[in-house]
This record gives sequence, structure tokens and C-alpha cells, in this order.
Amino acid sequence: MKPTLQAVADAVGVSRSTVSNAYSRPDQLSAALRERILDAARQLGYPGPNPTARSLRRGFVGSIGVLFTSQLSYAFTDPFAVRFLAGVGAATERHGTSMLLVPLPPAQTDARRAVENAAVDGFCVYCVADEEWALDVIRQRGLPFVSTAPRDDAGPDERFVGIDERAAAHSVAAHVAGLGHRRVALLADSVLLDAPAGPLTLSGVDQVPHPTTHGRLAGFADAFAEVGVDWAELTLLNAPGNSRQAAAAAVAGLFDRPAPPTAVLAGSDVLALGVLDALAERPAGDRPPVSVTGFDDVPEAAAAGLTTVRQPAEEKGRIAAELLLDPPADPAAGHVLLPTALVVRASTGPAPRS
Amino acid sequence: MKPTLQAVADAVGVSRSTVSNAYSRPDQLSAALRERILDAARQLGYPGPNPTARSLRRGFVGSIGVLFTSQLSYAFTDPFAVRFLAGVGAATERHGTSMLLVPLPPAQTDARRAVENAAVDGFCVYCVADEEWALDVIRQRGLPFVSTAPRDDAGPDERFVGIDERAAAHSVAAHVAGLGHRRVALLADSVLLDAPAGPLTLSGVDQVPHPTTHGRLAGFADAFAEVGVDWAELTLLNAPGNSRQAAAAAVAGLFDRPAPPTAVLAGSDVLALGVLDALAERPAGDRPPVSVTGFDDVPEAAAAGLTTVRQPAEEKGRIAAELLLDPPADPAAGHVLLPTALVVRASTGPAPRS
DNA sequence: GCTAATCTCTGTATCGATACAGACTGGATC
DNA sequence: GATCCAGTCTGTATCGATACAGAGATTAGC
Repeated sequence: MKPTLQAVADAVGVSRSTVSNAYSRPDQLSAALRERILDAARQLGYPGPNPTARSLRRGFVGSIGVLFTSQLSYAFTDPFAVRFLAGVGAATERHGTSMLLVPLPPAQTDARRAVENAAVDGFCVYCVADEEWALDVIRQRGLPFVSTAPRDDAGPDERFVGIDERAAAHSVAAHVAGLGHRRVALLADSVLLDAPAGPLTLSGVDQVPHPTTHGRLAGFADAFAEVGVDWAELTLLNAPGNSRQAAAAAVAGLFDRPAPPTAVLAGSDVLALGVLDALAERPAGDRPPVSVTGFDDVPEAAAAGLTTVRQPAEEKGRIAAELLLDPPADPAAGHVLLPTALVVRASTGPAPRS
Repeated sequence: MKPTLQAVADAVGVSRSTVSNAYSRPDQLSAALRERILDAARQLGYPGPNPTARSLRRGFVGSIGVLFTSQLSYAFTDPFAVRFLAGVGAATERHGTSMLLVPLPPAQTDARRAVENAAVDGFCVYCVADEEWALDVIRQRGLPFVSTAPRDDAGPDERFVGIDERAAAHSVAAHVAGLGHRRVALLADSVLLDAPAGPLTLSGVDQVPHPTTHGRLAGFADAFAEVGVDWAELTLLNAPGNSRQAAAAAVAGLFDRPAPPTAVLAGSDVLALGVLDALAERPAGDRPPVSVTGFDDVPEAAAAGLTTVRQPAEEKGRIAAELLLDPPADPAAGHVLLPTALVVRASTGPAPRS
């Protein structure tokens, strides 16, 4: 059994409080006594104040939770998520706080329990899919949080950092529309919960539940509506998961249909890269000249020559953590919109004359 | 103020223990009472048992620490580290445990304090640089840990997962030696602590303190010793940090020297990619035909056509976490050596005839 | 020489839960 | 009818520290 504070106190012949002060408030006791105490502690093998007991008494933990509303292992395969994490890490580093990555079990009840049980002072919620339930649990616990998806029901005290999804999506779609494309497919992750890979028919974009996906698809649709192509004329493709494989599966057979789309607008770079993968797999003579766009501008996008919308990934993570760790006095400053930029590369070109 | 267990107990008119049981040991009370209690809790806004208090009483936390003996933000920029994290994440996911990423402040004392204060049940130590002090603190706390660097002083109870660094390095160096290269540079991260980027002279490989780096350099040297090139004839290059930039800085001017090396063996893919960057920056007519090898086989290596040694990154992380979470009964099973494989790609070729 | 201020250190209450031994009920067993 | 048992619930001790008010001792000021 490891010795406790009490053991050290007994050994030195002082009170527990004094030993505690030796560690946490050196100015509360004489330097000489402090040295005696620390020496005795070393001698006894006392490992320093127990972090859990300390947290309980102090009322805070010294770590923030990062919640991916999806498999945790997914987070590390998504380059955008990794850079987000890097940003959170940089902020915690400066602040002397740790980050707790909380994996969510597949079952809802277990997942709730996981969020309830996380020993943290607050959460950065990286919104992948439906996350309302998680935010509910966090609110219930009375913990502060910062989310990355815009929400209508945000309380005045709830912090947010993100981009204008709709406007950003509009910018890349307008670029594609400007190139003359009119037969266009929109590809997104989890357009509807649990929908299979491939085409999907929705009466309108408002049926898409996930706010980020909704914003991006709406932005795409806006740009085409401006050139006279309305929602019903767009091909909507669902990818069950934000992965290259899912994207490739979603576009399977797409280009062999009569009057195939001449452009695919993807809701993320990862999906767009998956479309490029699918195209690259076709025999060299049978590659339709499809324009493809992504979203995020992850490092791989540049290498692949992908036209996309850049959003500052690390900054998003950094600011999320900072909003959490140093809440701004002015609540209005708790809503941060980051800039985005259209990045045109080789993956988009003029629509073929039909 | 959030209500406590006691408040719920009072509201329902039962004892604290019973409320506790309602959450943690449902079999200890009747289903009906349990429902009444949970209802009352909902009504009062009780967020469930306080994680910190629970941890204190139970004696464990439910999360494991991941320690990078370097800047935490570095970890997310290193593709190998990211995949290691993915592996750890996958294991914790299955085990219902969280992972705490502990950033280490630059100052030693603060860094010690950070490890002392981390509320975790054990550590996966991803060894980047000197980490003995960290292991000392962990031992002192009496916590289990798994490290990824081989250590001579490992206690019988101390777990480890890694590769045979020396043999793996030998395999790629032997490949290069077999191609006829005799003027060779070895490039590694932090060969000596705080050494600047560039050439470095050491009387022998045993002066290298970091065990991983030592193993790899020794393996490189072994292979060249076998073909009659001894340590003193090898150019040793230091990169201060495992980054492409650091590598590029380390090889600056190298190829403009008289009798420049015809091959560069790097201690990691990231460094090797940095060497390729440096070569690519030279005017097209002035690119010496240098063979370059890496180590790890990160995803980017394939795209760059880099000859390297593959080691299973995610598996390393996964096994590290599993060794920690489910310690094998047989202590011998606590030392896992993973397989490696030489991967020959386009970045190596026959030595130019001089 | 007396009050005030400062510096150290102590003692008690508290953070919010869980473990464990035991008390009580009601039915089954022989 | 006594015994045993399983099923429920309670009460107390405990996990390991920190906060805070206040007690002595010392020094300072006038």
C-alpha cells in the first residue's frame, strides 16, 4: 500500500494540512519545514497527493473531454479530425490541462453512461453525427462545452466554433456551376441515418438531420438553383461513413448510367478522394472526365490536386479548447465563425460539351 | 448547485447506499424501487454519480494515460504516432476505458508534476526521447505501464511492446549496402539531446542515449560493417525533431560536399520524406541520384515510393493498451516483439559507379 | 510595554460517493 | 414450529485529500 498524506504527516510530526501545503501552497509554510516534509515523503515513497482525492476536494479535475460522436478509432483515420485534435492539444498544452478522449460504446445507454462518467471539467464536442443526446447529458451534468456544429437551440451560454457551412459550400458549388456543369451529384456522409451507400431521394434538403451535412448540401443546392438547376435535378448520394471506401461504394455504377453526372461535389475531402479512387480504378480508356470537389482541404487534398474549400482545422480545435478553458467575458465572443477559402486545383474543369 | 446522491435519497426516503446501488448494482434492489429512484433523480436533475467521488472510493479511474515524451501537439503531426494512437483508441474502445493525453510542459519539474497528477490507472508510454524520469514517476506512483522502447532495466513486471529495432534497421541497411552504396549518411532524430541540425561526430554508436535511435543506428552500422565500411566512415546527421523540416535542415549542403553520400538512411519515414523534399527543391538538372530509406512505412511513404521498414503501427498501440488493460498472467507474455518487413520501393537504386 | 501585524501551523469540516456487515421480511424446508 | 435462506434495504466507516477559521509565536511600531 502506498503511503498517504497522513503517513507523511505522522512521520514528520506535523498536521496533514501542512503536508498538503508543502505540495500545493509552498508559501504557507517555512522553506525549512517544507524541505523536511518533502524529504520524508521521498523516503517513505509517497507519490504526491492523490489526483483523484485532490480533484474531489478541489472541485475540478484539470482535464477536458473531447467527444467524437462516432467511433473513437474513426477519429484517428480522418485527417481533418486529427488536425482538429492537434489544435485542441496545442491549447491544452499551453493551459496545463490534459485531454480525455472518451470512446462511445455503440449502445445509446452505454454511450450516455460514458459521457456521464467522464471525469472532466468540460467538453469539446466534435460533431460527427447526431449528438443532441450527448449535449443533453453534458448540460445535465452542468458542465461547459463547445460544439463545432451550429445549433438552433443553443443557449446563450453555449459556445461554438465553426464556419458558415452553407456559404462555404456555395462557393465551391458556384465554381463548378460556373464551369458549366449542370448534371451534378452531391455526395455526403450519413445524409440520412443508416441509409445504404448510393443514390437517395429526398424531397428537399431540409430532410437532412445532421446540421453540418445539411448546411453543406444546402449551400451546394443554392448555387445550382441560381443557375436554374433545382433540387430534384441533382443526384443525391449517400456514403455510410466518412471514408474513401464508403465514397467509392456510393458512386459505384454512377458513371455507367445514361447521362451520368459531369461533376461530383463531396461533403468532405475524404469522400472526394474516394470518388477519385473509384475513377482511377476504371480502365484508362474508360474514365469519364468528371469534376470532383471536396471540403476541408486536408493535406492529402493538395497532393491529389483536389479542388476544395479550405477551413482552418487546427485553429478550429485550438479555438474550441480555448473557448472552453478561458471562457470569454462577453458571451457574444463565444460564437466564433472561421474564414473559409475556395481552393481551385486540377480536379475541376469545364463541363464537357454535350 | 447540482444535487448529490444524498439529495435523491432524501427525496425518495431511502438511504444513500440504496440510491448508489440503483446506479451501480441494480441487482441489489427491487426493480420498482430502482425506477422510483431514477425517476426522482431525473426530476431533481441529478446527473448521476459524481465520477471523481466514485473513482476515489472505488480506487480506480477508468482511464489510461498516453504519454508522449515530447510536445503533445507533435504527436498529431507524426503519422506513425497517430496510427499508434488509433490502435490505443481501438483497444480502449473495446474495453470501455477512456484515454487521457497528458501534455508535458517543457520544464522538468512541471513535467514531473503533470505525470504525478494525471488521474489514470496506468500509462502507455510512447517513447520519443529520454523518458526514464517519467517511468520513475510512474513506478513511484505504483501504476502499471507499457513502454514502446526496449530498456535494460525493465523490472520483471514491466510490460513492453516493440520491434527488434536493430535487426529491422539492419535489413534495410543491408539492402542499401547490397546495392553497392559505400558512402552513406545516417540521419536520425535527436541523436544527442539538443544537438543542432546537421553532421555530428561520435566515436561510436553507443554514445547515443535514446534506445530506439541507438538500436536503429546500430543496425545500420552493423550492415555496413559487414561490407567493410566502419562507423567512422559513415556520415552521421542529426535532425533536431522528427519532422520533414528538421530533416531538410540536416541535409542542407550535404550533397554539395566533395564525395557526397550516395545514400541516406533515415531513422523514420518522416525524416526520409524531408530528405526527398530537400532533393526535390534542387533545380531539376542538379539532383544527385541519392538513394533514400525510411523507417515505419507510414501511409505517405507508399505515395512517395519510399523504401522503408514496415512496422505495424496500430497493432503496436493496440497491444500496448491491451497489455495494460488485461495484463497477461504469464509475465513473459508481457514482452511483445512485433514483426517487421523490408519494403523496397523506388527511392533506392544501385550506387552510381564512381 | 502594549497593540497590531505577520508568519506558521493545527483542527475540523467537507468534497460525493461505495463497501461491507448486518437488520429485517417473508416464504420455503423439514 | 423452528430453521434457513434469499431478497431488500440501512448505517457506518472509509477513500485521500483541501479549505478555512483560528491558535500561538514572533516581530514591528510607537
